[in-house]
Amino acid sequence: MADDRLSRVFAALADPTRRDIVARLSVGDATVGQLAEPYDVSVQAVSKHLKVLADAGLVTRSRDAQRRPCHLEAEVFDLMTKWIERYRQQAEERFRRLDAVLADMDSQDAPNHQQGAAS
Amino acid sequence: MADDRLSRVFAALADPTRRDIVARLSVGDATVGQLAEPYDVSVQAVSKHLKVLADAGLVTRSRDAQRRPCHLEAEVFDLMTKWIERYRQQAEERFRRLDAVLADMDSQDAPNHQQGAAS
DNA sequence: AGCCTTTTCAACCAGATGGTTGACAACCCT
DNA sequence: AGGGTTGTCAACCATCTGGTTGAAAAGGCT
Repeated sequence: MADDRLSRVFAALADPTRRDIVARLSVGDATVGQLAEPYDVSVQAVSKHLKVLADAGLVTRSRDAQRRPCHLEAEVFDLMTKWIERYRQQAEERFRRLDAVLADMDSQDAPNHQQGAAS
Repeated sequence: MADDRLSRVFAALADPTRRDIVARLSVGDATVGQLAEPYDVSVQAVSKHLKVLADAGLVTRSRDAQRRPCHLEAEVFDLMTKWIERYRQQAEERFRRLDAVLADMDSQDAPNHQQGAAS
């Protein structure tokens, strides 16, 4: 489903376990085993979570003997932040305009009525 | 699954159709029918999408006769932004420290400026 | 009242998701 | 070479998801 980048990033972070993994990786790299240790699920399940995070580009894995250290790729956050900020600002801009309209109506409810721009 | 607030918000935005709905609502309120019009799916499907967005707190619906105008609640974005910024900054802080360590090592075993640390 | 519009509810279906267990690949250490 | 560690692959299962269709609720218009 929805295999574009942004969708994968949001979907990856929709799971609390995966968000917790991201939180822990923000402190420092860790292996699959280390990441799995605190959770009450199998190592395989955590391995799957890491695949989801990797497919979303949030995590990269390198190699150290049998171990696969996981590393957080923080730049991907920008993708989300940009999307969020874009529409938040658009919404705020709209509120600003609405406020202006209300203020305008308020200031001239007595004089004459008109529609459209001018001034 | 994962019914906490943040999970619902991320999950809601993991769908491209729902992100598009949010984008359009950032321009102005709209009814279910208006929102459904551009998409190639049934009105019922869009109604479901709006329920998901509403459950996540991203959208509120009021009443206007049979119509249910939908309104974007932009404050919820803050929840995501806070989470994202927290771990992005933590990761960046870590890089800063790593840079400091590398610089320190560099200055200790190579007093003259040579990049590409050895040994 | 009767009809049309707008939206939701209910049942259903195919495919994704998160979990499990078992096997095995890859790699270290004697 | 053999045994322990670390991680992934494969098959399976229950549940969630996004879509469908059909029916019905809620309300306006003649």
